[in-house]
Amino acid sequence: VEKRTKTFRAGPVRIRVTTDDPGARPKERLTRERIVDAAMGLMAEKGYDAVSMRSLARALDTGQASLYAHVANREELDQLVIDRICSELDVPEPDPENWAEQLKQVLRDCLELYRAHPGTARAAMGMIPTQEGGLRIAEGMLAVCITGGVSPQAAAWFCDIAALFVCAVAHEEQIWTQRMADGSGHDDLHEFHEDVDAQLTEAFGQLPPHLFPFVTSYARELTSGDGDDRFEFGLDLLVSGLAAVSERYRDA
Amino acid sequence: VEKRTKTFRAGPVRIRVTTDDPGARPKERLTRERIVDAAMGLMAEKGYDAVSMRSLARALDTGQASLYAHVANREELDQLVIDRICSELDVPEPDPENWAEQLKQVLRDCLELYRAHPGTARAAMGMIPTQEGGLRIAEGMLAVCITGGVSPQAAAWFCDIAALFVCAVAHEEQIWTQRMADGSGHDDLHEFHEDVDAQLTEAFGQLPPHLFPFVTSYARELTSGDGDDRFEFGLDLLVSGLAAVSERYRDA
DNA sequence: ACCTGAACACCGTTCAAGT
DNA sequence: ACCTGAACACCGTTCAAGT
Repeated sequence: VEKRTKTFRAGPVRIRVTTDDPGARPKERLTRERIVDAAMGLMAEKGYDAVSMRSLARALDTGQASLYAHVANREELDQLVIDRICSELDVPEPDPENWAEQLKQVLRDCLELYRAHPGTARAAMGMIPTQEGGLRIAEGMLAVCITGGVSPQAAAWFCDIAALFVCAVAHEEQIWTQRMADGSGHDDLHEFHEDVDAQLTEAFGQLPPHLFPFVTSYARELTSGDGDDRFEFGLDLLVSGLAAVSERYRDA
Repeated sequence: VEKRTKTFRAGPVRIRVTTDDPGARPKERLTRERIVDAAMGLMAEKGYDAVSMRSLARALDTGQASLYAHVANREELDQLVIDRICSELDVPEPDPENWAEQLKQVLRDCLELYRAHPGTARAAMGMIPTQEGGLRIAEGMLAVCITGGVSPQAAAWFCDIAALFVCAVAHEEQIWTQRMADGSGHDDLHEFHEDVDAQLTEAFGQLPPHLFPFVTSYARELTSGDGDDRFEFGLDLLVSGLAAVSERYRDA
């Protein structure tokens, strides 16, 4: 049986009442785990902007100040969330014959992860992976590159850029999802994008051709492809680029 | 001679006083131009976070609501700022023999632009260039690619990814600058980064080697290089990648 | 037509006080 | 040791009212 104490106030006077409330289960203690769980729940439901120290406290039925006993600040909270989702990703056993495809697959899995947890990409932007989850992925990608014969310096810098790329793509996608959610009437991201692309193609086509000869001529190419087509192009670009430049950075 | 009217209030009572104030020059009318100027000034001085509709109104000596007569919202303000800095960039006359180097130079110039206007990279993140300034750059890059022989579809998608890359690099740099400004004691970004890199190398080196064999072995590579080294690597990677994949997207 | 004050519904963070 | 209410110093946006 839990005791529940309520304090009322009237001017300088405080009235304190303690009630036995047998229906109320004792509140679960706050932990980092529970805080991160709640943050991910809120993000998944209503996007990054719906998560604040206040909304989080509300969701956990506590005061906002209580959160600060477990996380230093908003930035640390974001780090914990990112680390959590990173730990969900499986890194492959390196196969030297197949490094390029393995690399692509890890990056595809990363994008899936961001997609599975809407709002997280925004939190990950500009974050350096120093937590265990992020390091595991870096370790996996480095292993695939280096056992595949890529020069260490190229491999190291590649991991950075590739992570940036995936995060940025996921972020843009989540911006579009958000934009669709508030306004637009659509409820399917694919359809919505096709609509916007059609309008963009139209708009580009109507620019003055003497000022924008290439944009007007290639309006279709500029707007073509859904997120996956563009992402696959990016993977192809990055991995082919890595193969091409690797040796130039062998002793940098 | 300007008339200045002041309203005082005491409960439901309003007292209005009009004074002739010959010292006061008539307030300049608010325009989009002036608003964008002020926003860029604030960003340059104190970073992206220092710019709010309120601080902006304060800087322009007006009320925050007045801004909304000229810009729809915060998002439009950011777009105007980005468009302004884009218009500062010179795009080259395409030289088909030299497309790869020309492309790199445009991207270097973009980074310089973001650097010259601290805080802007953050505003540009996740923005689709539909304004004139951004379109001019897209046009220039498309022209260099296509006259250089790159397939149109590869060229179009490349512009997207390259812009993303530059913006992300600039954004990360500005995060570090900010982080240095509030705390850390340093006042030179180079020195500060060297310090952080030294600590990171140390930290990576001390991870359990059986869990992180590659990260521990290549700790130096992971943290080596300043912003410019890494950026040049990225340019090399992207442009070499484009040369490699271009033909695969000739009829996509 | 343009500008303004005041309000509305929010932020992140701190701190003295409580249990 | 952990939790809480209340406060501090902010946000973006709207709107009736003023000139």
